[in-house]
Order: sequence, then structure tokens, then C-alpha cells
Amino acid sequence: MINVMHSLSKPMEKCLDPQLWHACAGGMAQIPPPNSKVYYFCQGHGEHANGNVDFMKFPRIPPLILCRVASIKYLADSESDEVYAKIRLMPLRGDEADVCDDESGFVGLDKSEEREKTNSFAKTLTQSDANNGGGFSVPRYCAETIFPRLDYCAEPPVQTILAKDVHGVVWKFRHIYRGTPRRHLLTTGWSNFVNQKKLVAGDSIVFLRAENGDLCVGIRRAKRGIGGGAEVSCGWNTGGLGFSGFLGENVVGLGIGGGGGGRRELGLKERGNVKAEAEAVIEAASLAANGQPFEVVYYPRAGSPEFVVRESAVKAAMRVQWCSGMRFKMAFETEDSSRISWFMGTISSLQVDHSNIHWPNSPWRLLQVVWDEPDLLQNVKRVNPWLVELVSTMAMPAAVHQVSPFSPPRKRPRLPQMPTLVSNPLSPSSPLCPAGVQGARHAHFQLPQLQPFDFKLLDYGSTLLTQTTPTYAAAALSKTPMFLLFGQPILTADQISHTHSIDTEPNSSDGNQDNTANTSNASGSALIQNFPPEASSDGELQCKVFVESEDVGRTLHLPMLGSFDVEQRAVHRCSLQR
Amino acid sequence: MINVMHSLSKPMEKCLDPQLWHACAGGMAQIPPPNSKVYYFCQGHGEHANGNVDFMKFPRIPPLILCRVASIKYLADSESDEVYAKIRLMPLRGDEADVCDDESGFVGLDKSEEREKTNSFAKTLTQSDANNGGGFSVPRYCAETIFPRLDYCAEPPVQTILAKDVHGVVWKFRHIYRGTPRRHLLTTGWSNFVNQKKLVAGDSIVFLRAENGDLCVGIRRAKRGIGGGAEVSCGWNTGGLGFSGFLGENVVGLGIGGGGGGRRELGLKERGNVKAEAEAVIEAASLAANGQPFEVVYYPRAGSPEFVVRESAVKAAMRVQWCSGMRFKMAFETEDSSRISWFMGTISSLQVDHSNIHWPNSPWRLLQVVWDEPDLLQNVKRVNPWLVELVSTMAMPAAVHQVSPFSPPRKRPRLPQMPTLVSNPLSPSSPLCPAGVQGARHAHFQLPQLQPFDFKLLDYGSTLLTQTTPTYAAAALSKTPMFLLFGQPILTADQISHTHSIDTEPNSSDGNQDNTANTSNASGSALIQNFPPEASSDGELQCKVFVESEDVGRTLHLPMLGSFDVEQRAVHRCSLQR
DNA sequence: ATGTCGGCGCGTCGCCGACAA
DNA sequence: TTGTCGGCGACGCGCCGACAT
Repeated sequence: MINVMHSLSKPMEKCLDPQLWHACAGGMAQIPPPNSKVYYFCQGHGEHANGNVDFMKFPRIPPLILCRVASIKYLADSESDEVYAKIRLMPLRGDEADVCDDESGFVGLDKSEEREKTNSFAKTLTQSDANNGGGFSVPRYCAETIFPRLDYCAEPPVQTILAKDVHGVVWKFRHIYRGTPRRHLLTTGWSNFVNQKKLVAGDSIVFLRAENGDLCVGIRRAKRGIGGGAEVSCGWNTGGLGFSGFLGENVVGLGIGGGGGGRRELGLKERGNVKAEAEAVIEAASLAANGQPFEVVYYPRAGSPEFVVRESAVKAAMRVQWCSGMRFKMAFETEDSSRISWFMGTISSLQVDHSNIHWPNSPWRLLQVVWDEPDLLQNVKRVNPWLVELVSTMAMPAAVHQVSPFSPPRKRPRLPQMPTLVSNPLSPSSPLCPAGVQGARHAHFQLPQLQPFDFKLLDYGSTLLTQTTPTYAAAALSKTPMFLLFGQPILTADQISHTHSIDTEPNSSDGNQDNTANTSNASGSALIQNFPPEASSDGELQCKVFVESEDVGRTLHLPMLGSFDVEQRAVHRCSLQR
Repeated sequence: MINVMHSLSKPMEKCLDPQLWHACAGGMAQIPPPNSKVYYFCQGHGEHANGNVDFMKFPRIPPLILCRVASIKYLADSESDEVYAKIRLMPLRGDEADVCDDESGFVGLDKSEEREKTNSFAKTLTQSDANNGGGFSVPRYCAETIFPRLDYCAEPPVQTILAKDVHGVVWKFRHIYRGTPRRHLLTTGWSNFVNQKKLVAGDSIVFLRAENGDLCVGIRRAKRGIGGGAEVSCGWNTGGLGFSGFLGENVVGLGIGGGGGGRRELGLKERGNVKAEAEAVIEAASLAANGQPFEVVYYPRAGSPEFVVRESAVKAAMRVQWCSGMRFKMAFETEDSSRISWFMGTISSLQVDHSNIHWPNSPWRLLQVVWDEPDLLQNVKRVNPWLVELVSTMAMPAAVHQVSPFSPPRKRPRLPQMPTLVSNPLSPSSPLCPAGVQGARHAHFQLPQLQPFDFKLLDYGSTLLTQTTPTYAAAALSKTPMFLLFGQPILTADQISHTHSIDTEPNSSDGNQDNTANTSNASGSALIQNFPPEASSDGELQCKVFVESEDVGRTLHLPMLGSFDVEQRAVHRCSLQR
């Protein structure tokens, strides 16, 4: 006759030991430390809300926002034991943006320290480990370095092991050293653990010896997804952060509970519904755009795009003059999350994601790449520039024919198929070059409203038009004069002044990269608005060139487009043969 | 390397067979049919959000709102199999309120039909039934009338039974007739069912033979609550509806999933967090108050207060002139939900719930009662008037000393302990009567904003001040003049004009209830604002009497409070000895 | 060094009639 | 009529070394 509601109204957020957290998160997970400066990429944040985040409806949201990390909470899901972090971010105003970042205190394992500091061990469960009624084969290394010392005098050597999980719950295992040949096994207690945690073969278990000597145990679920589609990225060496659809505590109506509790096959938590996640992204992004502090949740699953990235990593990446043909390596977790592998690849082009025409200027997934081992990374076509590490600082846009000196060990790199199609900018008769400039010179038009984000970031790119990767170059130029060279990197006037001779600002240097020695003569700001290839008719690629009026009276020379006098704002159409 | 999110973003709402729904919901559950007129009680809606619904913050929300039932969806929780209903309600405007309700088509079993129509059978699981590894003792009646015909020629008679649960999932049981003496048992398949459904002893199982001949199986969880506190009510014969913290589909952020999935002991779903439920109640109530259609979810658990009640039931209840001492019966489900029992009781007083000083005029839980068998209903102290059925239409406020002619069958009624303390209104020296009127006559004060709900409903009550139940009478009067008689029912001028002589409107009738024959002389509107007993000092009860100004110049006689001239608005204080 | 297999013992699930309420 | 108990058979969990990789 009584109905008492036991309500865990506000499940306490019990923070984990950061060491255990990182052990469970895996080597790829890096969290920018408190007080560090980061870029928050709404685009990345929304990427996993099944693409349902329609940023078009929120034109005020910029693609990336400079923030300071206010606080980090290391947490674990109460049902799945999955670790995640809640990161509170404080957008920085313009005057705060220049304050130097404190690079010290970077949390996470330094690469060099990684091996030495290994007081944890992860093992992916085999079929035998996960088998109902089976035991767990303890790798010798784990037993000897992580587990308490075993008395080998006994026959058989056996002990009871106590291990705390991420919630502080203690699990008891019988650790025995037996069999022929001898090996370490967990027997009694193991099966219960497997069942309770709903572990299956492929999931990983993490043992960690905490600094106080306690043994801890965490789990890392295997990615259960089947089928393709999603891109993969990684956070190694960047402080990159993965997806989350959740906002912080005070956000209306977005409970973090729910899901889970299913059969053993459903290990992963179904996080809310996609709609709610999309709303959360929008809300976070809106707060960020308004300079309000906000909170994001980071699930350090491989495959989640990091959307909070150290400012220094982004800036460093943007300082690179990316060119097609550049060779790089990029870190990935192996399928079983047990190791990190470096994969080699070649930049095929710089491109703007079709789906994000909304942000034509975002560096997000700027690099279109071709992998040396394309089979393993079929779905990884575009990557974030701060995730790759160049293996040569020398760009070789015209040298892609030659075999890379950084061939992968196992097989020859499969080179991008574009070499023969690289247009020579010197040749006006290139098939990629239109006969002349089309369009009205004096057309009046409204320049699209420029977003108030940091355009200094845009001094990055390069692009190369090829047939297989018909790139439409895009650059929204604010104050920085920018030069457009089809088939060449897009460079700022400042950059070009050191390597090219320029009409308006003649420079004695004739360029040190003679393979790209096309002198481009331009001044003022140009905005290229793209027509995606799909929009072209009869095999033509089209793009518009908008020229701002600040250099009225000058002659603007755009390679491939010809020259024209800048009278007022003008639009020039360029059609590219496909 | 792939992260696909399988999101059941919008779990389909598969409607149940209403017959099965009602079988699972139990005999107490009644749903007002579509198109019927009902009152929505926000107060009842909020009652189970752990009292966390602070309606004080929403002064515009009236305690009850007349609505029309727009639609009903019969649903079952996907995890717990608990049945619930989503009811869409459309608040009625004043001009719609008078449209006659269609009383036909009342869904649910009529009392007379109940026994005949029994094509379902419910049994509460015994320890043996729920025991791990045990079978299920099928009551003979169930086996013979609900189950498919068994061939008794076989030795032993045995068959396979297929039964669909609320989700349409088919369960297979071995039905055997064996043992000495012979009995019906479910063996193979039963244990699995018990485990999958996480049934424990005390839960009920419902077998139903659908009209198409299919056998269906539903479950009814036992109330797991321990400890007391909550009140119990029931919906029998009223079309009353139970609690829900959920709003409908389009409401922001209130997922219905989550919880569950725990150990076998945790059968019941933890519905969201209390905060979210409270928000949902507020949102529903706000929509209702604004005349917007809204949706509520009804969980037909016994112990959940019904907050959507047929208009006719409420009106009928309000037509009753409730008096202390009235004898009534009220239906309850038995502990195991298997039967319905009628309990006898006596109205001890009419009172306003302390916790709802916000709505001093709501009929919600109007009746304070004393049970003949108080042990079984310890926590049921206040009930809704439409839930009780008078066993005598004759009130006997001064006759409570005599033994009720409606003594319960088993034992003598334990009568309310108040008789000796009933004050005689004729005696001004009654201990409940203060020496005189205290307080400033001409105090200026702001009348509280009167709520715009239907005050016609308020022509109900009666109250009696007793020592054990120190009631503070409350009445917010709008346009209807109301008379206050301590120790007597609160009546409107209209009612009183037929039974009492009144100064301002003399009436020849001297009252037909001579035991209550105190003539009260008053006019105008009076608002009594209560001080809860707790607020009184040195054993006194205090209340304020606010008098509106419309009868300026008249003399107002309030029994127990004396007489005073109404000059403007005035406040009078009344102290009652405890 | 460790994944997987077959052997096998024991615990417990689950079916049974006996018995009693 | 049906709730509970003890008996007991059988299944499968879980511990084992053998063997292969």
C-alpha cells in the first residue's frame, strides 16, 4: 500500500583517479590540462550526432572557438564503466586570446615516458578469456609487474587478488600459476566479473597498480559498430578530444542516465537519442558563440572526432604550408585498442567538406589523404591537420612522381593517382584552365557576412586541382590579402612576398621553390565562393571569384582567371573542365 | 576503427490490446474514455515527484483544470512490462465546460460485469513459484478457463502453452497435470520466464485469453516500497488516474528510457530523476493552465494518486455535504493486487493539506478519515472525496457517539476519538472559542490574488475542529458569499439560505438540522487565511479572517469570531485553544 | 608465452511425488 | 485445492592439464 520512490535524483559525480582514467581511455586519449587554451570545434562536436546537427539554422555559430579549459572531471559511466570526462570551457574574448598559454603541466603520458611509466597493463580478451565458465590467461608481464608478488614456493603458487574498479567496487580473483607449461591464470571470480561487466571477446581489461599500491581494474569496450561510413580520427600527440552529445549539469532536460542494461551483446551505452544530442551540441555551440562558459563531455573512444584541441597544436598545424604530395604519418589505435600504430600516407589535396559548406573556412578535416595501406583505413579520407606528422618538412608538389623515400616497411605506398593530372600553372593551355574570365565585371552583390572568428587561422592551405579530386579552393579573406594560385598553395601576401615577386609589392627574391615559381600578381582581398562539382553542368566545375573593393583602381591578376581591373566589387566566374 | 551509433532514437509506441492492459493494470485502474470530461489535478500530479514540485513558484497554476480526454494510448514499459497509458488532455474553456459529457462508452469493467467477463486470471507468485528452478502452480480455475483445453487422456496430461507478453513476444511453457493429488503446473520455460522478467515472490502474473483465442501473459509487479509516508488512494469507480512524471513526446529532454536492467531485486523502473519529473509536472500544469493541450502518463500502480478524474465523479462528490462522522466505504486493492477490498471508515474532518497551503481551496484529499481497521491503512489519512462511497446519506455530526449501524463485519469500528471535543457552536464558552475578536479592525492588507479556476466547485465542504485533528478551515471566496461556521460545514450563502436564518437575507426556515442549528449572520465574502498549528505559539491555533470590502457598512457576524462592522477590508485574528 | 581444447567434477537448476495446510 | 519440501537427475559452469601455435 506504500509507494516510496527511491530517487537517485542527482547521481554523485565521483571522480576517478586520473591515472586509472587514462589507463582505461587508452593511449590516444589526451586531455588538455586545466587553464590551457584550446579550440572548440562545433563542427566536430556535431559530427557524431548522426549528422543531424543542422548548423545552417544557426548562422552565428563559428566553426571553431578559442577557449580556456576551466575544469576537468574524470568520470566513469555507472553502467558500462566507460570512462569519460566533463570539460568546462570558457570562451576567450579577443583581448584574452593573446595571453600566452601555459604549456607546462600537460596531463597525459609523454611519449618518452610512456614505456617507463607503465604501471598499467591492458589486454584484449580472447575467446577463451571471455568464454562462459572460463578463466583468464594473465600475460606474464602483467602478472609480474602489476599483480602483487606471488609466492612461487607454494605448489601450486596461488593467491587472492583484490582489484578496485572505476567505481571503487572491489573484485576478488583467484590468481594461480599452473599448467604445463606454467602460466598465470585468473580463475575463481573471473567468470563473475565477465558476466557482471558484460564483457565479450574483443573487449579489453586494464590492470593498474595505483601509486598507493592498490590494484585497480578497468575495462575498455571494443567498438561494436559494424558497417562503414564514419571517419576515424585520433587524438594522439594533440590533446584532441572525442565526441559527446551531452552538456553539463545545469542544462535543461538532458539526463545522462538511461540506456544500457541490455543483453551481453549490448555492451555500449546508447547515449540518449540523436535528437537530444544534436540539441546539446547546438546549445553548447550557442553558449560558446556567445562567450558563455559551457561544458562538454568527452568519450575517449577511438573513432570519435576530437573537437577540443589544444590551441598550440592547431596553430602549429596551421603554420605548415600543406601541399599535395606531402608525406605524413598519423597515429591510430589498433583494432583491439591495445597498441598504437603509425600509418603513412600522402596528402592528395586540401578540401572543404561538402557537408560543411556552411563553414568553408574551417580547418576541420582539411587534409584529404591517401594511405599507403588503404585497406585498413578505407573510411579515413579526410583528417585534421593537427593529427598528422610530416615525415618530411619539404613539400614536393611537383615531385609526386618520384617514389617517396619514406616507403612503408611492408609494402610500397600506393600513391595518389593524380600525378599526371597536376596542372602546370605556367601553361595557360592546361585543360584545367578556362579560356578566359567569364561573368560580369561590375555585378553588384552582397558579400556574405563574415564570421567573427579568428581568420588568422586561415593562413594555412594549399590546394591542387586534380581530376580525381576536383577541389574547389575556398578562402574567406578578411583583412589579410590573399593570393590565389590554382594548382598552387593559397598563400597570404605576406607569405608570398618572400617567395614570389608581386606586382604591388615587388620583391627581389624570385622564389626558392622553382617548381612552383609562378608569380602571381594580386592585391586586395578575394573571396572565392565555390560551386560544388555536383552543381556544375555539362562537366564543368564552376567557382565565383568575388573581389573586395578596397583596392579599387588596381589591376588584379589572378592566375588561371586572367587579369582585370578592380573597379568596385566584382564577381568573376571561372569554369573548370572536368 | 568504426564507430556507428545505433540509436533507437524514437522507440515505437506499440499500443497494447486494451483488454490485456486492463488485466495487467488491475481492477482499480479506470481510464476515462476518449472525449469524456475530466478534472486534471496538478496537485495530485505533483504529489509523487517526492514533493519536490514547488507550485509556489507558479502562482498561476490552479489546483484543478477541466479537460476533455483527447486520446489514450495503452502502452507497456519495454523493460519492466509495466503498463501505463499516455493520455492527451485538452483543457476546456469556460464556454466549453458546460457541454454535456457523454457518459456512454465508459471503458473498463462495469462492476456487475466484472465477474462474468473474467477471461483473465491473475495470481500472485508464491515463494515456490518464484523460486529459482521451480515451477508454477497453476490454479485449477486458470488452467481450466484460460489455458487451452488439456487432453486428460494422456498420461500424464501435458501440453505446450504459448503466451504472448505485452510486447507481443511469445513465451513457451510446458503445462502438465500431475502429482498426487493431481494439479496443474507450468514447468519447462517457467524458470526462464521468471528470470527474464525478473519476477519475485509477490509479483503477479496475469493470463488472459484474448478474443481471437490467443493466450496472453502480463505481469504486475508488487509494490517494492518499504517504509511509510506516502498516502494511498485508489481509482475504483471513479475513472481516477495515477501518477506520472512524464510528459508527452514533444517535450524537451525527458527521455522515458533508462533505469532498469539491474538485479532481480530491482524490478521496478526508476523513473528518471525527481527533478525532471517535477519539471514535467510543472510543464504539464503550465500548459494546462494556459489552455494548451498536454499529455500525461498514467501508471496504474496502486498507491499512485489519481490526478485525472472524471468530471462527473468529482461533481457528484462535491454535491455531497460532507460532514464529520459520516460513514463510508472505500475500495482498495489487496496487498497482492489480486483482489479488491472495501474498507469502512468515518470522516473525522475536512481539511486542507498542510503541504498545499498554496491551494487552500482544492478538494484534493479533502476528507480526513479514520478507518475501522486502522492497522491496515495506517498511512491513509486523507482521501479524495470522489473515492469514497457513503454508506449512509444521513450525516450525523452530533451523533458520533452512537455506534455506527454500519459496523464492519470483522470487528467493531474504531471510532474517531473526537466526540467529546466537538464544540457546541451555541456555547460561546466552548474551549475552542476564543474570548473575543483580536487584531486590528482596520488593518490594510492586500488580498491574495484569487485564482481564476472554477470556484463553483467549492460549494462543498464541512469542517469540524477537534483536538486530535486541529483543523483550520480555509475558504477562498470569490464571488460567492460564504459563511463560516466553526464546527459546522462551510456553506455558501445560497446553501445556508435554505437552512439558516441570515441577517441580511432573512429566511423563514429555521434550519432542518437542529443539531447544527446555529444561525450564522454574515454577508459579503470572507477569506480565512490559516496559520498551521505548527505556527501557533503556546498551544493556540490562530487564523486570520480577511473580509472583503464589498459589504462595507454592514455588520458581519461570524460565529466564534463575534460581530464587527465591515468598514473596508479588515483582518480579524482568531485564536483557538488547543 | 599463451590460446584453445577436451576432460571432468560439482553445484545448482529444475522436474518429480509426498505431504500438509 | 495448492503451497512447500526433499529427492534426484542432468546440465553446464568452471577448474584442470594437454597440446599447438
